[in-house]
Amino acid sequence: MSSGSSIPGARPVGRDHLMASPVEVAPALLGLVLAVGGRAGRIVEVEAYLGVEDPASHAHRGPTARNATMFGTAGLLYVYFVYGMHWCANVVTGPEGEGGAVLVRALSPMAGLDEMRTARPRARRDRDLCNGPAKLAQALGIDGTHNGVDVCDPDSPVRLLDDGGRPTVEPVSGPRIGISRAVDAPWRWYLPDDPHVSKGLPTR
DNA sequence: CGTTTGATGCTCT
DNA sequence: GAGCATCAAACGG
Repeated sequence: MSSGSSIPGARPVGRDHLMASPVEVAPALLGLVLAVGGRAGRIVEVEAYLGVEDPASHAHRGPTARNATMFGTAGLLYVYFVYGMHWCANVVTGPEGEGGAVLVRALSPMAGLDEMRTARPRARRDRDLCNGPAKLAQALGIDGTHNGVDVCDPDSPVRLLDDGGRPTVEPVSGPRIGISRAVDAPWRWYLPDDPHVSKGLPTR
């Protein structure tokens, strides 16, 4: 058996689909699949973060040791550590050097649920496995060792896949969650009827 | 239900 | 020293 996903018909997303700005790419990621080993989920909530021009972005102050991945090639996974205990995962998008990325905020679990439950013993219901950016990282086993991997590479430990599944409803956009600056930019997108969207509330 | 608070450590000022 | 792209438990009604 290969280490490929167990998602029928899934193929890697081409890097050319990630070359536009994060604001354009983010809603287009809804419905795609994020996979780590045998664990996978469909993306139901995302947020766009731009480069230096976005005061809420980690890239706002230019490249540093922490955010260096954001300034790399589209398709790299930017994984960061926050609040002293949580990991969150982004897909780098847009031209290299600009620092744009899309934060994956929630997944609808598709495969490897037993592994996810083991990785997230505090989650009481399956709908709580991946309904938040740090929750899905924990459920899939994503941490700092995955920073900089290429989600377009079939051999990467973290992959972005397209299985042909498409949202049946129009994505809703609104303010990003958990930020203190640029709070009005409506750069969060989610599928309004999906129970796996996070429960975070916009600041303000 | 809703709101509040403690945990915990890295990054940049 | 302040702030953090969060989460879960502990409250109160």
